[in-house]
Amino acid sequence: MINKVTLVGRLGAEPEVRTLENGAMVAKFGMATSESYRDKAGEWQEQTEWHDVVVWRALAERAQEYLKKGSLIYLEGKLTHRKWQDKDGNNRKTTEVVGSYYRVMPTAPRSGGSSNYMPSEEPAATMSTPPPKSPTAASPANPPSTAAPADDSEDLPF
Amino acid sequence: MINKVTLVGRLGAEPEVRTLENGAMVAKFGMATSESYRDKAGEWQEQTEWHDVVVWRALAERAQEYLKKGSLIYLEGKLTHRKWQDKDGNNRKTTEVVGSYYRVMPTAPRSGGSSNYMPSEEPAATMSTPPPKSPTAASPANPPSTAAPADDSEDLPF
Amino acid sequence: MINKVTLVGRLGAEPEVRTLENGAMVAKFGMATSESYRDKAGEWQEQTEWHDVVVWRALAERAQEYLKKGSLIYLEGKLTHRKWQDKDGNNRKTTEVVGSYYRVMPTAPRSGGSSNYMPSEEPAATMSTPPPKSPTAASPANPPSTAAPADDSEDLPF
Amino acid sequence: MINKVTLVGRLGAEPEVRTLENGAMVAKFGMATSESYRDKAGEWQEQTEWHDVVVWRALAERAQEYLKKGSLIYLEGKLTHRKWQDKDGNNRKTTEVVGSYYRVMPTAPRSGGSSNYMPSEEPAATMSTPPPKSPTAASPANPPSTAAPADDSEDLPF
DNA sequence: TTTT
DNA sequence: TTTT
Repeated sequence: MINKVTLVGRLGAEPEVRTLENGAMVAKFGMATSESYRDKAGEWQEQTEWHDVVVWRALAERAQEYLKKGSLIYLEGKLTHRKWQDKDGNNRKTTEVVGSYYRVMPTAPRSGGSSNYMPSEEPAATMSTPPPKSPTAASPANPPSTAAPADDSEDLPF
Repeated sequence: MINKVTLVGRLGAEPEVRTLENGAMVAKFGMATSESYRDKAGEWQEQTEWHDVVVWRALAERAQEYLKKGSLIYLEGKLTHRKWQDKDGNNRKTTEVVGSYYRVMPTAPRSGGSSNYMPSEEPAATMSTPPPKSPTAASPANPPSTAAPADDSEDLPF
Repeated sequence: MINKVTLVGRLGAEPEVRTLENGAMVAKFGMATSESYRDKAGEWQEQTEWHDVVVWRALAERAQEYLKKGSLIYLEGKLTHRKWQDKDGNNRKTTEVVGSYYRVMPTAPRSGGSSNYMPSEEPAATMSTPPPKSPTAASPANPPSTAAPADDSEDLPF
Repeated sequence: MINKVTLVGRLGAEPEVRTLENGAMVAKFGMATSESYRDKAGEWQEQTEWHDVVVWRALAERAQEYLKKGSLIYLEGKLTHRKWQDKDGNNRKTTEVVGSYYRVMPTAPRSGGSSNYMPSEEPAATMSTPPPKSPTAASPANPPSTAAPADDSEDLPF
């Protein structure tokens, strides 16, 4: 069975990075993908989807270092859903894309000015070793297994 | 920007098909993708994700005809999120994969017995013409534009 | 069955555009994807693959207009192979990626200078109607295609 | 940059497995993907593409064990091209899909008979550690890869 | 919440 | 809620 998500979009804010008690690092960020279409009136409209993304370990470390608000990235991951209850006892559902690979795309800086363009010296982040499945409490958790692809990238001219 | 989901998994039930007032047909179904992994104790565990899938128009018509409970399908689509309020005024969020293409995989029937195996005579369903954007009421809606690829498949021996 | 290729890379030159006798427009271009890796000596090496890409009809028209030498694009297509004989009667094989969708990425211009940055006003090009499979002579022919992949995971709570 | 191929198709024959002098195991096999389309006369035609696939190391070992002639598999990899000269000094080009992940799909056996259905106990094969890029002779060499696609849409309420 |  |  296959469960794969591929996104090319921008971060809405800096990644939120945390280190769990077990030492595992996690980074979360919102990522926007937009598409344009013409409405019935022939006007161009833009539709934006905001995706919650989570990356672990090495990917999280790199996220902290390389991902910024506004960064345009290529991301692969899987679609996960968790159920939980809020303090009022309501059933809630959270959907997250658990990233297994991402790549910063060369961004077009606003002309002039010192580009904060981050040349992807970082030869792409991939998750090869899945984090340990912590069967412990509070864990809405979710695991690995099917494993993934690899690949990567770069940028500059010719 | 790219927003793509690829799943290979099974339907949990028959698709629910409806025809809207404007004549557009919609089909919804839950789709499971599972992956196995070894837990710390070395035991095999299975983790299943249930995805809400929606397909429109021609894809919906074909879903009604070809997709069954238990069908193994390959599906491509995009990830969409809608916000709404329940009757208690709570903010809710729904995530759906809006399918743009799917393909029934040849399924392994339980040995013996007349297989309800549906040989994919159906040369794959693709959505080429996006449904009209109805900006009207009640519409948690969501639109087209970036459009997609097409392709397909078959099964038989060699 | 699924046959899908996804590339993010740069054009090595302007697309070569032609119009066949039947009026169909075709565009061809080479596209490079590079990846970096460390060799045994620990040195960073870059490995570049050059892919022959072909797009038809509306995609070809748009290619002529929007794709330039050096353009960074996201491309989806399918992998096709053709056999033919050169004038010496040798059997030759040509592999091409027949594009069904592409998207120009905002490119990072070399700092300074007037950016030849082509703001993707072009809301993406897709091929909905595949060109007719012309089994005849000289025909670079071919139809459509689709699909994608797997990945993996992580675990803990939040 | 992204270079990703995704195929769902069947093996034309048993994989050819070899072990190189350096101990690395390689498996090669042809994989067919077919698609149906209507020709101008309205007749259904089937177009089959045969892809050369190579997998390394653990993937090769698993190929030897699990992949059979006729196996239906989901495969991810990257597209590579090599140039070489035949004994007549002609320049030749070989294109191969270097697999980084594959998954055997449950196959529909011809009814009756003991199904050679191979229940994917095999929790999928992935290549995390790419084989060393051996720029040397005889080396069908190469590393890993990734990525995927776009799609589209629908609209109305529910 | 990004970006053009 | 599927499936093995």
